[in-house]
Amino acid sequence: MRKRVNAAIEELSYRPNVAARAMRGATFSIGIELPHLGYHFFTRILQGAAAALEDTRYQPIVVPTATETERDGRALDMLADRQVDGIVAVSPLVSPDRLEQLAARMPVVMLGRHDPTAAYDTVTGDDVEGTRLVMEHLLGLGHRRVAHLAQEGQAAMPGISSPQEVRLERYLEHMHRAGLADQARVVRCEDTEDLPERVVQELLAPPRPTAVLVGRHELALKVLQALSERGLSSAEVSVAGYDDTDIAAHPAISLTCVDQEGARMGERAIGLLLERIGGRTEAAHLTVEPTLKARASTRPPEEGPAGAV
Amino acid sequence: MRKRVNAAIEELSYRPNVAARAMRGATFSIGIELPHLGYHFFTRILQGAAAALEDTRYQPIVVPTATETERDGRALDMLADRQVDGIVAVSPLVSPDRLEQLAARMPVVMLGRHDPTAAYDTVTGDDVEGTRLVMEHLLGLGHRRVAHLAQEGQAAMPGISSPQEVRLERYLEHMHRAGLADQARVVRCEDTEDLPERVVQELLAPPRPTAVLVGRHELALKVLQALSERGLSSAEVSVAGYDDTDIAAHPAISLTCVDQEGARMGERAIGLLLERIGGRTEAAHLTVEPTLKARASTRPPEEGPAGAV
DNA sequence: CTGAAAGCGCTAACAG
DNA sequence: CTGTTAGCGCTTTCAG
Repeated sequence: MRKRVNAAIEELSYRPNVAARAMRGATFSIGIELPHLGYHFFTRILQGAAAALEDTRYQPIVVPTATETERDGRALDMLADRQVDGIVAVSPLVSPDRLEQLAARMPVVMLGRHDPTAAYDTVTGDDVEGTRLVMEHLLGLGHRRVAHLAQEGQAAMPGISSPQEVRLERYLEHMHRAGLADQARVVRCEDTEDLPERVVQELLAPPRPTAVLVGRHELALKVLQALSERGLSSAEVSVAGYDDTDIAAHPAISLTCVDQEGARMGERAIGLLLERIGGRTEAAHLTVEPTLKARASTRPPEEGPAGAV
Repeated sequence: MRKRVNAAIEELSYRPNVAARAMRGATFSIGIELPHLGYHFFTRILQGAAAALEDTRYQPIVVPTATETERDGRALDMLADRQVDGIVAVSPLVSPDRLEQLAARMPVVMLGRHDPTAAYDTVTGDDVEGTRLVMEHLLGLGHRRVAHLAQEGQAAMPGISSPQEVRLERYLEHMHRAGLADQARVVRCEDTEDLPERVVQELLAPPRPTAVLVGRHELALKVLQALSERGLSSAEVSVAGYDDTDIAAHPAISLTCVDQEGARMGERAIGLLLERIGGRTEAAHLTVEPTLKARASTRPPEEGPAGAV
C-alpha cells in the first residue's frame, strides 16, 4: 500500500503544498530578516545560518528589510504572516515592544541587540571587548588624536544601546581614561552606500587625527580610499574598522579590524532558534567574542608616541 | 461598517494569513533563488530586483541554493511549494526540462542562461560582447600571451552554453583570430571561495602570460593578491575580471573589468516576471549590454607590443 | 491497517 | 450593501 502511494507520488511528481500544511502545523521554514544584503557582515551571518540549517528539515527564507518601513518592522510581520516556524533578524530600529509581541507568536532570535528581554533570545558581538581591543591597539601604537567615524545610529530606543552606541560610548570612555577626552572627535555618517565628501573633510579637519576608528567595514574601505586619493598613507593616518573580509586581508588594502565572526553569530542564532522550536522557554542571551586582526593600515603615528598636538 | 471593521482590525492587530490566502489565489510574493549570496554579482542582482519590487504589492523571498542539491533544483521546488507568484533564479545547473516543468506551474525568469526556450523568460549578460570588449582591450594593449582563468563550468547541459562556456569559447576565438591560438592557456578553477596555490602555479607557469582574463570577480581579486604576494605588478601581469564593485574601483586595487550591471539584470528580470504575472504568454529573452571599465590592473606588456615569446 | 470527516483562514460566488 | 456558503490541500481524529 505504502509502496503504491509512493509510486503514485513519483509518477504524478506530487509535491505537498506548504501553504496548506502551514494552516495546520509547521512549515519547516525559518525566516531571516536582514537590513542590507550588500554588506559583507550580513552575508556572513547568512552563510553561518544557512550552514547551520543544512542538515535539518528547516529551510531558510531571507527577506531584505524594506528601508522605508524599517522602523515598524513590517518585514518581520511579512515573515510571521508567512507562517515561518521561527525568525532570526537584525532589526536595530524595531522597538522591543513590537519584538515581544512578535515573540509571543513564534520563536525569535535577534542579532546585535543588547535588549535585556525575557521574551526573545539575542546573539550579540561583544562590543565592549571589541572596542577595547582596537582602542588599546591604537593607543598602544602611540596614537593620541584618534577620531571615530560612527554609523548614524538613529536612536533605536531610549535606554537601549545599539552596537553602534556601545562602540561610541566605549570609544569615548577609552579616550577619557587615556587622558585624551579633549582629543576625541566623533563624526557621524548616514547608513548609506556612500561616504560623502563633507564627512571626509570633517573627519580630517585640522588638527588631523593620526588614527580613525570606523564603525562599519564598507565605510572603512571608503575611508582608506579617500585617504589614498589625498595622498595620505597609513603612516599619516591609521585606519581600523569592523568585520573581517577577504578584501580587508588583501595586501593592497590590509585593513586592521575587529573581527566579529558573523558566520558564527548566524550559526549560534540558528542554534538558539532550533532550541526554542524544540521547546525551550527561558530566554538565552549569547555573546560572541571578537578578535583583533592587526594589519598594515594601523601603524605608529609619524610624530612618535609622545608627539605634541 | 467598513470603518468598524478597520477599527477591529486595528484593535486586535489582525493580520491576514498568507498561507490561507495562498490556497485560493495570489500570495504576492516573488521567489528569488541565488547560488551564492556572498558573491557581489548576486547581491547586485538582488538589489536591482528588490528595488524593482519596491512599489509593487509583491514581496521578495530569497532562497539560497543548497549546494548539494543544486543540480536537481530542489530550492526551486521549495519556492514553488511555497506558492510564490513567480520565480527569478540563477540556476546554471538545472536542466531546461526541469525548468519548463516548473514554468508550467508559474511564471519563471532565469538569469544568465542562454537556453533557447519558449517556456520561460531569460535575462542574460551579452557574454559575446563582454568578451569582445575585454579581449580587444587586452590585445589592443599589445598582449600576446593572454591566459584565461575559467570558473569550472560543470557541464550544465550538453548543447546549451553557460555564460562561462560562452566566455571561454569567445576567448579562444579571439585568440585564434589574432593568430595566437598557440598562446592560449585555459586554467580551470572550482567554484569555491578559494584560489588554490596549484591553480596559481599552473596559471603563471612559464612562459608566463602577460595578461590574465578571470571569469569571476572574487577570483580576479585573489589573482591580484597572489600576484602581489609574488612581487608581480600589473606591468608584468595584467588582470581583467568580470563585474564591477566598489572594491574594483578602489585605487589600491583598480581592477579592469567587464561590468555586467547586475542591478539592471535583477530589475529587468522582475520587469519580465511582472509582465508574465500580468498575462503575457510568449517568451521574452533580454540581453543586458556590458561595458568595459578599464583601470590600472591592465597595462601594456613590458616587452612592448611586438615582443617575442 | 484503511477510510471518512472536520476544520485551519481565506476568497469568490451567490443570495438576500 | 451585507450575509452566507463552498472549497482550496492538508493534518488530525475518530470509525470501521
